[in-house]
Amino acid sequence: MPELPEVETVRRSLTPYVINQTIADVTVYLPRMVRTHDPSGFHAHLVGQTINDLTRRGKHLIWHFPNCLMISHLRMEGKFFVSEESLPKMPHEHVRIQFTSGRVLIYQDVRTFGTFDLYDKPAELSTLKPLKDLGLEPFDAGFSGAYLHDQFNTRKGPIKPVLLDQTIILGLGNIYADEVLFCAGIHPTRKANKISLKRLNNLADCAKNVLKKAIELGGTTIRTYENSLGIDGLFQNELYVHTLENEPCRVCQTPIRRIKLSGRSTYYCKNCQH
DNA sequence: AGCACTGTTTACAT
DNA sequence: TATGTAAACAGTGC
Repeated sequence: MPELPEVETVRRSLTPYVINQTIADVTVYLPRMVRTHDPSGFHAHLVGQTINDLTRRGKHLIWHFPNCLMISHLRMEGKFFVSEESLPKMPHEHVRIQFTSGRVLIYQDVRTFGTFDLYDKPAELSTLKPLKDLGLEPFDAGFSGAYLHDQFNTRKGPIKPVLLDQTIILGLGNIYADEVLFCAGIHPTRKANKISLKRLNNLADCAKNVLKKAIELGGTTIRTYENSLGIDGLFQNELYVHTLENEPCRVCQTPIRRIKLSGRSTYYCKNCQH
């Protein structure tokens, strides 16, 4: 369930349950999910460590320990789940962290794309491999229409796939890219490097506003997805185009269209977006 | 049954 | 370089 608002929702909901918890045991059922260590090395580094903080960069969760960092990514369908008592292994459970308090943190992932990385504490977070090539989040200082104008300079193709490029804008995925483009009135196939600074200023504002609203509503729940604690987000009620093929546009009643761009379904209103 | 589709990212080809 | 495609995988729906 991972675009920036969903990951932020996971971070916020998990935080009170994991901060100051000390790890008693770690079980990795699917070793390839841990990319930096084998299961015994992962276990050895984490047991006895206390979680000091849980932060986020883009769609990555960053778990802070006294002696190391764990960076996890939910990819398509990763979910964390907290239990106050030990449970039998759950379907699609791949990692379990047992705390000394008796509390348990379980990672479930039907498609098994999620990842865990463990690193020694660096001087700069941005030097770590999963984070080093990432662009600016819409909430970062420096994110602006001018920044986008500069970054889009070499991008001759449709803007939609460019919005998904995490080395430029950090945190947008397929849902919010469509919604941000609708908000900005920009057609998804418009060439990125041909969009005026004025329109990119508007796009930058839309990115901030759409993500802010989505975070406030606990993210988007569509299809079978739900957030970490089993509670649905509410932003699906605020969608204007994504998943709404053939539905009348909420603004002008024109049926919403769906096309494919770089292999991803892309929804837009041909009347509102140019 | 078989294919298309899925909130992501990566390697690889052109 | 930039961009498109396939792949990692499992499940759902038509």
